Amino acid sequence: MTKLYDFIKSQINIDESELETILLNFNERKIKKDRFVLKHGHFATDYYFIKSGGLRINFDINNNSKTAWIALENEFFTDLTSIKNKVPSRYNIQAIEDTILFTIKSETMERLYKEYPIWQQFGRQIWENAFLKAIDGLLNFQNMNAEERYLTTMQQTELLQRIPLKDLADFLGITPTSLSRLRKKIK
Amino acid sequence: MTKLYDFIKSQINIDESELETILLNFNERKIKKDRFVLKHGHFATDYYFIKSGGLRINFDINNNSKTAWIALENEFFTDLTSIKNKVPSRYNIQAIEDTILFTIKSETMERLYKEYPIWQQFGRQIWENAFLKAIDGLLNFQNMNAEERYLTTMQQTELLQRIPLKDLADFLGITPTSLSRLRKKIK
DNA sequence: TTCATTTCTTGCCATTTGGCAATTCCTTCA
DNA sequence: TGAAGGAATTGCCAAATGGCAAGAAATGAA
Repeated sequence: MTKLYDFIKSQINIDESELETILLNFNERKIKKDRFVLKHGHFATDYYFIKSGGLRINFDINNNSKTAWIALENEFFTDLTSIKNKVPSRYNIQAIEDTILFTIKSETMERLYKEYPIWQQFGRQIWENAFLKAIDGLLNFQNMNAEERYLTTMQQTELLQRIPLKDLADFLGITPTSLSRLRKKIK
Repeated sequence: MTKLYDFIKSQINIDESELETILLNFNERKIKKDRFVLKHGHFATDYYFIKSGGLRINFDINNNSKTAWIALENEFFTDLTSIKNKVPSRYNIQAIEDTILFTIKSETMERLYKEYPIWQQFGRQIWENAFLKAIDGLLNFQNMNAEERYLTTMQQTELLQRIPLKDLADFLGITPTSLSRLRKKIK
């Protein structure tokens, strides 16, 4: 769990012993490429920390499934809406390659939040950061065209270069056809 | 401060006395329509709770100012990037009408977070909710065209109907010209 | 109320993005 | 290793959105 350990340490100043105790509440889960972590219509029950690999978060909209988001190595992820509002998830969450997660039940998270104020701080910071990332994405959509969004996204992480172009197209909010033309034009 | 009081109560289960103490750290600030709350290039120092009125968050991009977001009555708002990273703000924040804020210094927030675990929980929930809202906006951009975004936005709050169309256009990520045509077509 | 300024609308045309179908290219798995 | 199915590209054309400029409408200050 070194990766998770380091990640938490990078976010908060926590006692070694407390951290050890908290880590005991995580479980490792391995997912083969293309297998589902969560299926649309089911209830999200866990938070995931991605040790390696990545997740594709797909969104069902008028009969087809679009990639809404990609979560990668060293990130926390879950369907927070499903957990908070106890509603079935709108998402299909799927491994984009062989992936290792550290998972923790949402009730356990809640308990740890109460038990360890520093963990509550950790939670706050995680969501603050998630918010900033989402706003960044939003501003990109508001102020850039597809080509600019593509170039910006490409810079951000090399893993994005490994996902199928059709998923990337969804992520960018354009059709695979358009993305293909974009790439041709740029090259 | 009834509004703020009620808002906090709606988010967390807090002792009356603690809440009273916490509220003492907020200050009331009145802003006339069109006056600035924060100017681009300055450092954000406060969190705002909007008692009445609303804020336009503008973003300077290649020499003109675009409305990135609108924050309304009963919402918390600040430039979190500026506060967290201690960098000058990229935003101009301006009152869209006569507005009353309850403000609190970011250092005070930090102190209260540490002092009152329940307040840390409040902070976490605020940002969880902000995240969910941002993601919702993001999905709209990914999966809807301008017309659909317009219709969706119009449903959400009647106050949005009170902002100038050019700001609304920015918010929707289109030009005022296009918005005007959209509206004509729909009517 | 009037004038000046800003916002909004509209016409004309350009650019961006999409839809569909045919073809090619890759994967994968038997 | 080769056949099958999905992914990516491309051509042709359509729809959505933008740019610019002119005029109409709304707003605000004196």
